[in-house]
Amino acid sequence: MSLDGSAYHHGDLRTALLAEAAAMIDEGGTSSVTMRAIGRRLGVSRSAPYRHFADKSALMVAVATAGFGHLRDRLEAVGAGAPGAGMERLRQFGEVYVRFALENPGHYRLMYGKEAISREDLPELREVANGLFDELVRVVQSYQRSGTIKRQDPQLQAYVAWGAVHGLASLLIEGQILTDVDVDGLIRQTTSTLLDGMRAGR
Amino acid sequence: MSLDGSAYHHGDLRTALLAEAAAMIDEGGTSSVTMRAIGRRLGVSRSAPYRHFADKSALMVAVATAGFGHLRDRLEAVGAGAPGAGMERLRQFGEVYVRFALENPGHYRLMYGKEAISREDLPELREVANGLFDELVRVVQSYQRSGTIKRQDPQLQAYVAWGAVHGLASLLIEGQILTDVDVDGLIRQTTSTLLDGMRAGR
DNA sequence: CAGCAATGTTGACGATGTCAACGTTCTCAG
DNA sequence: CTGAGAACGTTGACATCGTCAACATTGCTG
Repeated sequence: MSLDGSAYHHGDLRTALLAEAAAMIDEGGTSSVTMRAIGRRLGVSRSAPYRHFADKSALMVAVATAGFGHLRDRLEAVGAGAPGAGMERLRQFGEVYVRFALENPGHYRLMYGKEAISREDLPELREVANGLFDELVRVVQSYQRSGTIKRQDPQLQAYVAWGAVHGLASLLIEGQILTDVDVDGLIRQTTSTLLDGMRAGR
Repeated sequence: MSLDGSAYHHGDLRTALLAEAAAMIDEGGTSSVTMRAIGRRLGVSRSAPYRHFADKSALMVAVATAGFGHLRDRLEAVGAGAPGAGMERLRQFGEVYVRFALENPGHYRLMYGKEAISREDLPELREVANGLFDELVRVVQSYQRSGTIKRQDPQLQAYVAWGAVHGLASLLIEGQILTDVDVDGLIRQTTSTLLDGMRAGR
């Protein structure tokens, strides 16, 4: 890699493409993302991206995959740090999840939307996504064993919890929530309500 | 309108366009919707749709608007019928909401997504969407007055409730939930958990 | 330093959104 | 009944997009 003026070779175009694609989704939605526009914004020609990704769909899948990696890191950090006991950790998972979506809306939209990602059979994507969900199911099961939350079908319970945080994240990302709303308070109230609803006993 | 063979004039192309667009979104996502493809499927030329909608965005907005109308009708039917008392009605609102999304995924995606709808300033759309939300806030307030649910900021509480059902609807629509899951049970457990979390008392 | 692999660029094609110009049918005043 | 304008539909044309093929430049390796 050369840092001089003549930049026929970009240096790390692949990484730049991933970042630029995510940034463009953040700014104008997935429909504003164009192979040619990405090249333009990075100062390369229109088909330079094809040296790094087979097609547009492959780029999008790569962005989504990177997003899953980042999210996994964040959630694992919560699991490791574990400053709180009991349901406090479950609450932290939820809050970290929503904050990740708010900070990386472009990634998040690709990760959990059908748009822009054509093929149904993307084993690697499904695998990493299911891995995260299975982890949630395990956490739910452990709380059931300790008697903290109701003993219901753990999978359904996990879906309910995921739905709550995903719904909040989606509404925020899609601009459905009035701008003068206290977002931090809303996140906290969502996790509180959810955990109260899951808690065992009266 | 003529029912004979020569169908130079379609009869009710505008309505057909709205239905076909929604159907195509259901089948292949918003990215599969093409002005030319819609015309093709309806047996008209590529620019016939432009006699009824200024551009593609206008068509999408019209689809979304129609969706809000249908959803409003469904929810009003619940309010009128009112077979249950207490929180039972709130639960019915939630279940009807999710079922609407499942039955009209194309409409729903347009209604609550940023994609395919460009302009931020769509007063009519914002108005009807906010109208539905305001109705939810009013319902929440009435339950607060009767002491059924916790007395917190009604707006936040409404957002929490909306987020829960919207999240479940989104996960289902976007194919994020395994196909062997009992959807009806999941819907019921979501509303139960939500209502338990909102319920007043210890 | 020769040559091959990696990386970029330009040319070209079919598909798309959309405007302009034009054809067909419907409706309604006379 | 009829003829003119409105309503509705069609084709031609252009810029943009995704993408492939052919070609150019650079970097690395023997």
